[in-house]
Amino acid sequence: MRDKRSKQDGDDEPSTRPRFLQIADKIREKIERGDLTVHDILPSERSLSEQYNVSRMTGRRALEALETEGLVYNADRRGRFVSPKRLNYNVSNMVSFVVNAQTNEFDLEINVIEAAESIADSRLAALLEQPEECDVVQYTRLFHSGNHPIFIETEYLIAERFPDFLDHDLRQSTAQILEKSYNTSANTGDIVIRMRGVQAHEAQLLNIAASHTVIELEQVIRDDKGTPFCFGRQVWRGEMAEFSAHAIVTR
Amino acid sequence: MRDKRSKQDGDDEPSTRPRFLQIADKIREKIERGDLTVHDILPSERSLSEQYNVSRMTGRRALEALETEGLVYNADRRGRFVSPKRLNYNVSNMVSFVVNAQTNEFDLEINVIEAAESIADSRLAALLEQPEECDVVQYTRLFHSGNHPIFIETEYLIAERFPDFLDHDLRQSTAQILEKSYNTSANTGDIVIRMRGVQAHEAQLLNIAASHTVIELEQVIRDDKGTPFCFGRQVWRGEMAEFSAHAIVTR
DNA sequence: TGATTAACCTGGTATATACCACCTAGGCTA
DNA sequence: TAGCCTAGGTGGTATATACCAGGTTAATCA
Repeated sequence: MRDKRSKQDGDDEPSTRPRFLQIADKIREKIERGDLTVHDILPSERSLSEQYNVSRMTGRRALEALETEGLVYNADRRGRFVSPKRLNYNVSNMVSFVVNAQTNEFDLEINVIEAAESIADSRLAALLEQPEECDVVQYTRLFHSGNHPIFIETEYLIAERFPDFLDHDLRQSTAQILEKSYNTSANTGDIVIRMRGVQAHEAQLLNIAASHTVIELEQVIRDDKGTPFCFGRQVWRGEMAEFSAHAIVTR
Repeated sequence: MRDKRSKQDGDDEPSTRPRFLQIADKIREKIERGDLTVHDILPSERSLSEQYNVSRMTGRRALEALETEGLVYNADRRGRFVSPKRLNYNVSNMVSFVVNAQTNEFDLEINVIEAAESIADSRLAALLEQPEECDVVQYTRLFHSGNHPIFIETEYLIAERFPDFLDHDLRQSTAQILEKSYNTSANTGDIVIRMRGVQAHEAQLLNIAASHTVIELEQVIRDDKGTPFCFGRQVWRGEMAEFSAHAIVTR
């Protein structure tokens, strides 16, 4: 298609920087300048390869680079689009996250993926400070904003303490349910945040490629007596997550 | 090299799962079983392609998938190796992080990349609650464990408050310097954690590919009067990071 | 009008090839 | 012995090609 570029054809300055990153840079600039804005469609792999006179695989790598950066998302076989802004999650404010998000510029929608009673495995039982194989209520929900998935949350509650919990409508803040119907509210939490590879079923729900990366947030939530009553795990699209906290140094 | 696989050749159950992920799965199992342990070398792209009778690009994709997962790291042109365990960073414990890490199983080493006096830009000045263009002391350090880079930290201190700061040896906990020489210690911090694309110079220091992803942690550190005196930014290899916090719900 | 279909678009996977830059180890030379 | 150098290994980039699977859309048919 085109001859091998050699050093002397004075087109670019950093001829060391790979071609696919140069192309990614140009697209990134367009996004930062505002030529392309949130949810706008990007050029396809094939059109990029024509435009820059490279092979499709090179155009693809440029787009993939922007994708792993999080600037761009990919709706399976429809094209690639500019990602929306991040959502800020304040870890000191667990209770009212859904309420906050709904009253702010984001309006979060919730899909209930699964809701069932089950039995705690040993790790879960230990975290909840319960005997092994105790009954738990578990539900998984997908949080999204206008069809754009943001994170998956799975929560486990001690069944005994929250009878008939699953009769409630789970498309709302569960903190509100707990407070109104069971007079229980979160007081402290132990939180862990890490980055890890996505699992196949998560990738499907979050609409990302199976070889991508997510942010996992796990928390044990305690009441005002310090007794744990909930374990939660959130799996975020990395580019949609931003966690803030106010730390007080312990000595 | 090999004929196109069709549905009827009963070799695998999930013939839908891409070949490169199947290969990645097998390697992942080896790591989880312990056949391969920390810092062991993995098969090369070329040897994988022979072993599984696929093209080099397919073997490569398998290894790259494990790399973005964080299970595997890549030492430029030497090969791919099994990643070490994560380091846990307790955000409520900022002061003594270096001390902690050095006394635990990890022994962290520090390289000073840069140390200089400079002038705060508007964002930094605002974060430090100082007038614009105030003098700051800034230094960048690379934290690693036995040649394995873990994170980069850049800190900015108000110069006026910490005279001759750069005369100290920066290959130690700066919290200790601040406490011993300036009678200042961290009391609270405002922290933000996010995942983002790595920048070229960071990628070089962290020894990762330019199209990868990192965890960024930014914090404004305040003394016991609530006055900010330090702004810090850490850029972590995602697979090496794990952040924990104890949250107290604010209402 | 409403449903079906077909053409065309998108990205997903996979092969085969080529050349480059860099690292390492082993052998050779001074 | 100390240093250099080369051969072979590794990943990095890039092209060209092929076919598949799913989404979109517009033409077609009942």
